[in-house]
Amino acid sequence: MQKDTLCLGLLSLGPRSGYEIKQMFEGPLSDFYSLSFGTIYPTLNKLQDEKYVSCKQLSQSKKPDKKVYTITKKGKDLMKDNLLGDASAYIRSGNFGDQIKSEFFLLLLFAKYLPQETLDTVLNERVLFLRQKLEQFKYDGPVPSDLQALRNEKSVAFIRGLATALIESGLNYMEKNRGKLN
Amino acid sequence: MQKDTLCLGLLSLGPRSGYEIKQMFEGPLSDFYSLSFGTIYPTLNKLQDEKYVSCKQLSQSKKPDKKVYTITKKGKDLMKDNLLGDASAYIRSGNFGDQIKSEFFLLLLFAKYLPQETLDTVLNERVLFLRQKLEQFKYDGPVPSDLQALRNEKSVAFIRGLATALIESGLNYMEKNRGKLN
DNA sequence: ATTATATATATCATCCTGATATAGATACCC
DNA sequence: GGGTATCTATATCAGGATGATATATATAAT
Repeated sequence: MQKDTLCLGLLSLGPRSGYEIKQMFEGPLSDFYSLSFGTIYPTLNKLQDEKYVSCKQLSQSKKPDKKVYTITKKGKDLMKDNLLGDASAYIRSGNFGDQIKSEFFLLLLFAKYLPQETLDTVLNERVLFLRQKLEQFKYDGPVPSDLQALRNEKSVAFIRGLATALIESGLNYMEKNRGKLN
Repeated sequence: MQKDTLCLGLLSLGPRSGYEIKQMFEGPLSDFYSLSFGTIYPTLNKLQDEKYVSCKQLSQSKKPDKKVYTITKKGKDLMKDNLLGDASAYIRSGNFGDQIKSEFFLLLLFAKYLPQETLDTVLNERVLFLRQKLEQFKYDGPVPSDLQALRNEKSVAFIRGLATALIESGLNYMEKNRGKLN
């Protein structure tokens, strides 16, 4: 999916600044996709130039000004068109996997070259990390208003449930089988 | 993990060509990490210049020549040093997650903008893909000789078991809950 | 004879990331 | 008060990885 479509998609959930879009990638979307500031800001400027989004400078008390972008009708049309094209391309491509770069699995792969103590720490930290993730995906309390729209999506409920199931089975496996690494 | 260390690590399993390293990333490692030709070939040349690997030109019948790289003592030392440094960096970084870019999850996220039929196809293809993956991870028969070393690693048994558990729980969840997307 | 496919190496433009710069504002501490 | 650290916020850019492309040999298919 191209960055334009992705940014438009996130703005379709409600007006946001570039910084807030980045926060979504660092937070609730971090396990699925990410874009850097160096991509987000130029993309928003381009989308604004081409009238796919409008921009309001917003003064805030206690914080610097921010530029809040709102998706336009033209932007929504482009987004829907592009999403349809992306879905078709995904289907046609025959490549249904995700692009993953996992430092953790590489360290596991070469575990025999690591001191037992180091490997133990790596595994312990990973387990703690996954337990935290699990809490986050299960958490059902109030969220910041700009994330509420995300939370309300039907698809997000499905995704959170899936993530929960995956993490639980992963943790379960690791607890029962980490002895195999020794 | 830097590309040098990763290539050395793969060569530590046995001599290989750049093309064969790429095949590992396309095959058994595809769910964990990947490097492109544009990274692999220059890396191997650099490692050879600095005597971390040696290179033999190999004539093959029925195939073009290939350059088979073998890790040297110096290379193994560097690899072990770097792996230790990478593990320490991983622990110190506080970032224990993986870097993921998932077209599938983005399409799910924006599912409400897709026709039901398109979404169905996306999900069906993903399920078929995961079933194939599952077969691959479970498969215990003979493998090409250059992949046997990988298969023999203790850590690989652990990783394959983990991948199997994850995929099974993911498939199970999707079968039971895909109605939630409608 | 031509097209397609697989093996094999190499290079390069394009694009993205990670780092850095800048800046306003708050908060803590001595 | 002054120093430092942190958070919010936007922007830019060097460096590096990817995806595409080029080249070449050999087999298989049409």
